[in-house]
Amino acid sequence: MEKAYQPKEVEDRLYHSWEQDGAFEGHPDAEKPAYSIVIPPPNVTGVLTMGHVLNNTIQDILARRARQQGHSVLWLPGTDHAGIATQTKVEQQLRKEGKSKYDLGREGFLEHAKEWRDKHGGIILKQLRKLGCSCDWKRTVHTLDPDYSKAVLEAFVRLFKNGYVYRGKRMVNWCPVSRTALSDEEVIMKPQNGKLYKIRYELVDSPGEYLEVSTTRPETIMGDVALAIHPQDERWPSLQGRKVRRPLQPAEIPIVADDAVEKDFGTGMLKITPAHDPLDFEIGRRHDLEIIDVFHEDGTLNELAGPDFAGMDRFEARKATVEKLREQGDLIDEEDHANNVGFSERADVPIEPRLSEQWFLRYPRVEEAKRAVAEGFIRYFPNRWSKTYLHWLENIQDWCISRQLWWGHRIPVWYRKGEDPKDPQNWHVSVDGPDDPENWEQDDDVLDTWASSWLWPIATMGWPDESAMKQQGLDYFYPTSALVTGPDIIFFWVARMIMAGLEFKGEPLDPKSVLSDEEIRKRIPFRDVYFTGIIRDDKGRKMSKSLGNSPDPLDLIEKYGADGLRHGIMSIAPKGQDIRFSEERIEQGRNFCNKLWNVSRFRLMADESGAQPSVEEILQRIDPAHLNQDDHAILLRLVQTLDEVDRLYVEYEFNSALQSIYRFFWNDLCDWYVENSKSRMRGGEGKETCLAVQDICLRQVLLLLHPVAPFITEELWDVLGFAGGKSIQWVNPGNGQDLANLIEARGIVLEDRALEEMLAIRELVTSMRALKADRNLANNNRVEFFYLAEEEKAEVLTRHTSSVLSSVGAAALNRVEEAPAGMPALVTAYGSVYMDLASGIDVDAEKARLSKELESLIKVIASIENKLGNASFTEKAPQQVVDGARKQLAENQKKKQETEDALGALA
RNA sequence: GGACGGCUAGCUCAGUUGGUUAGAGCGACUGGUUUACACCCAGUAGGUCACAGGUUCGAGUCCUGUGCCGUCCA
Repeated sequence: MEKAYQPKEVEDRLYHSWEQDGAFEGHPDAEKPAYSIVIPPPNVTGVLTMGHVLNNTIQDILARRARQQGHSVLWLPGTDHAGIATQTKVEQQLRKEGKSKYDLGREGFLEHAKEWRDKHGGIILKQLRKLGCSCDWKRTVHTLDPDYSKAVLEAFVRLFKNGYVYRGKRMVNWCPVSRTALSDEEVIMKPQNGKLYKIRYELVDSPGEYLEVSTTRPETIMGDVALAIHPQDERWPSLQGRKVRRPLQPAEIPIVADDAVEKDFGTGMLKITPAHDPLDFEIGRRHDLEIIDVFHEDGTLNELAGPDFAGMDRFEARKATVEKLREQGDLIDEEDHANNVGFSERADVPIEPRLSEQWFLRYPRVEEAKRAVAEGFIRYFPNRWSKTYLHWLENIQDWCISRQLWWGHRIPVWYRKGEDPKDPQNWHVSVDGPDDPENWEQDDDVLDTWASSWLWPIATMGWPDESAMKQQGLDYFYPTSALVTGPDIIFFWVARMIMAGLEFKGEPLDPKSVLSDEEIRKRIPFRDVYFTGIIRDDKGRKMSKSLGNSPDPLDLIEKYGADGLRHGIMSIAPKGQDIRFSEERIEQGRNFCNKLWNVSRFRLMADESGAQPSVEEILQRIDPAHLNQDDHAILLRLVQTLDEVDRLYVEYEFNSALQSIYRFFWNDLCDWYVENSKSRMRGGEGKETCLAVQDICLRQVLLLLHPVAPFITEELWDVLGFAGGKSIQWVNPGNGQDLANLIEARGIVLEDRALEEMLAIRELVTSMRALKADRNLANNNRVEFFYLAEEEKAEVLTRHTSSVLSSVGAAALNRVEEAPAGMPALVTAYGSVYMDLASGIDVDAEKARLSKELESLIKVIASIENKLGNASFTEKAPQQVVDGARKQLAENQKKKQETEDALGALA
C-alpha cells in the first residue's frame, strides 16, 4: 500500500466499475422497498458550484445509505432548459458575432440555441460523476426532451380545460432587458437611494395657482392622466372635478378622489399614470381613465413621450425630464429618498410595471397543498420552513406563466387566422395542435421554466403516458422518498411541485373536488424535504459567480480528493443552517481519509492475510480467553456508535453522524485501542483476537462511512478483505443491537463496566503523560511512577498496568500506602500518581500547581455542598440527580484530601 | 412594517426533553519520528454562553424585552 492515500486513481477506477456494473440503476423490484430521489435539475449550461456539492453530496449519502440497507434505489438526474438564463447566454454569444435573434428568426434561433446547448450543456453532469454521485445516468432527463415537453403541454391543456388558465391584459413585471414578463417570484426587492421630486401642476380654471405632487418617477409624467387625492383629505375641500395642466406633453387632466391615496405620503396628492404603476392602474380603472404607455418594451421612451424624450433610455429620461421641469420652473423641490425597487432576478435591472396581454394560472389544489404540509404528509427538515411555505400559500397570487421568449415550451394555443384573437371562440388548445394548421397561428410565447419543472417528479417517470409510467416505475418510486434543495426555491419549485403532484398524479380531478387524506398521501411528490443551508464565504457573503468568491469544486477534488471534499463539506453543514465555507475543513476531510488509509495499512502490516467478509467469520477468530477489557470497551463503543449513527442518519443530522463516527474512529479506535494493541501485536498470545476486534471495528466504520466517502471505503473494503467479491454498496451496516446479537451468539458477554474502567484508565494515563510533559520529558523517557489508591481501584489498575506503562512511556508503576515525599503528583478520580524524578524538582512550582488545583476543588465542593444543603433541591430534584451530586461530592472530597497529602509530601 | 434564523474559546461551529466542573476541529504555545499516519502523536493555555429582566431547587438550554448580523415577505 502507498504510504498516503492517493484518491485520483482510486476514484476514476471505482466510478467506472460502479457504472459498468449498473450499480446505480434504479429498477422496480417487488421484493425490495423503494427509495427514490429526483435531482433538483441544474441549469443545462451551468457548472458545478459549492452549493451543488453540498446538495448532491447529501442526496448521494441518502441514496447510498438506502442501497446499503437493501432498498431498490433510484436517483434520477437531469437538467433544466432554464429559459431566460439560457436564452440570455445564447443572445450574448450572438451579439459578439454581431447578430441578433431576429436575424436568425425563431426557427433558426432555436436550432442555434440547441446546438449551443449540446455543445456547452451537460458539463455539470460530468462534474457530478467526479463527485461520486450515484445517479442512474441512463435515465437522465432534460426539460426540453420530446416526452417531457409533451407532459408540459398536456398539463397546460388540462389546466386550461378545467378553467385554471386564463388570458388577460394585466399589470405584469416587465424586464426591459430580457423583454419578457416575469412572475412575482422572479422580482427581487432592493432598497435604493433615489430622489423624491416635488412638481407643480397648474390649475386650468385658475391660472397661476398650482398643486404640488411628489413622485419618484418624473419620466412617466407624460403618461399622467389625472391627479388623485384622498376623499377625506381636508386640505383640498373643492378640488374634485377640476382640472390641471400636465407640465410635460401639456394636456388638461382631471382631479379624482380615491381611497387608495395615502394622505401622509409626500404632499398627499398623487399623479396617476395607469400604464406604469399597479396602484395607478387600479385607480385609473375605477375612474375610467385613459392609459398612456410612454415606454417601448426595451425601456426606452416612445413617441407618446414627445419629441424631447422619445428614444431616450428610461434612466436618461429621468434626468432629462427633471431638467426640463427645472427650466420650466415646475420643479419645486427634490430630496433624497430611500425606497424599494423591484429588480429582475436574471438581468438585475429594475423591472417596469407594464400592461400587457399574458397567460395566467390560478393555482390548483392550494388547500390540499397546505394540508399536505400542515398535517405532516410531507415533512420539512428543518420544520420551520413549513411556516414560510404556508404563509406564501395563504397569500398566493395567480401565476403569470407566459414569457416573451423563444427558448422554452411554446404555449399550445392557436388562434384562427383573420379572427379576433381575444375571443376564446377563435382559440384552439391542444397538445398536438389543430388538424388544419394552415388556418391557425400559434401563440408566440413560451411557458415559464418553472411551469415545466414543477412536473419534475412525475414527468421524469413517464407521465402522462400510461405505458411509459409503467415501464419507468412511477407507481413504484412515487411519492419520492426525499427532496434535497435550498430554501430559496421553496416558492419557485417546492410549493409548485406539491400542487402539480396533487393535481396530476393519479386520476384526473374535477376542479370542485376536495382530496381525501388518503389521496393526498398518494399524490404528494415526496415524503421528506431537506432544506440545505446556503454556502457563504469566509466573510459571510453568499457564494456567487459574479463575486468570484466561490472556489471551483473540481480544484478542491484535485487537491483533497472527492471523499475529502464530501467529508469536509458535510462536517460543516448543520441541518438547515447557513454554512461558512473554509478550505481548512476540506483539508480535514482529506486528513480523515488518510488516517483511515493508514490504520488499514497498519492492520495489514500486522497480518497481511486480511479479514473475512462477515462479522460471524471474524468473530470466530476471537479466543474468548484472550479477550481483555480493552476489547470489551471498544466493542461496546462500537455498538453505541452504530446506534447513534443510525439514528442520526434517519434524522438527517449528517454532521453529527460524522462527528460520532470521527470520535469512535479517531479517539477510541486509533488513539487508544490501536495504540494499546501494539504491545499485543508484539506479544503473540492475544494478537489474533486483537486483530479480529480491529477488523470488526474497521469493517463497521467503513460501512458507516461509505455514504459519505464512497471511494476510499470501497477501496479499503476490498484491500482489507471484507469484500469477498461483494461491493460495500450492498452491505448493511446494521445497528448496535444487530452487532451485539452476533457477539452474543459467539458466546461472548460484553461487560458494561469495561467502558467505565477504560475511561478511568485513560484519565490516569493522561495525568501521567501530563506530569511528564510539564517537565518536558520525552515520551520515550521511561520514568518510574508511584500510585496511591484504595484497594478496589488498585485492583483494576493492576490489570491494566502493562498497557498503562506502554501508553505513558513509563518504566514502573508501584503501589504505595502513603504519599511519597518530594515528588510531583496529580490527583484523579481513580487515585493519585507520583512521578519519581531522578533529578530534583522545583518545589515551589509544584506547590503552586497543586495549590491552584486545591483551590478549584474547594470551590467545587462548596458549590455542591451548597446545593445539597438546599432542602428544596433534595426534595424536588429527581433522585438520580441528587445521588449524582452526592457521589460527586464524595469524589471531590477524596481528591481534595489526596491533593493535600501530595502538598504535604512536597514539604 | 411583519416573519424566521444567528449571537458559546482567537477562528468555524457542536451542545436532543432544563440537571455533574460548557465540548470539538482549526489556530497558538510546549515537547516528540516508540511497528500505520507530520495529512501524525502527547500535552498546555484560552469561555462573565450578545445584553437586561423573569420562571425554577437548578438556565447556554424555557419565557419577556433590548441590541447587532443575516434571510424571506410586504
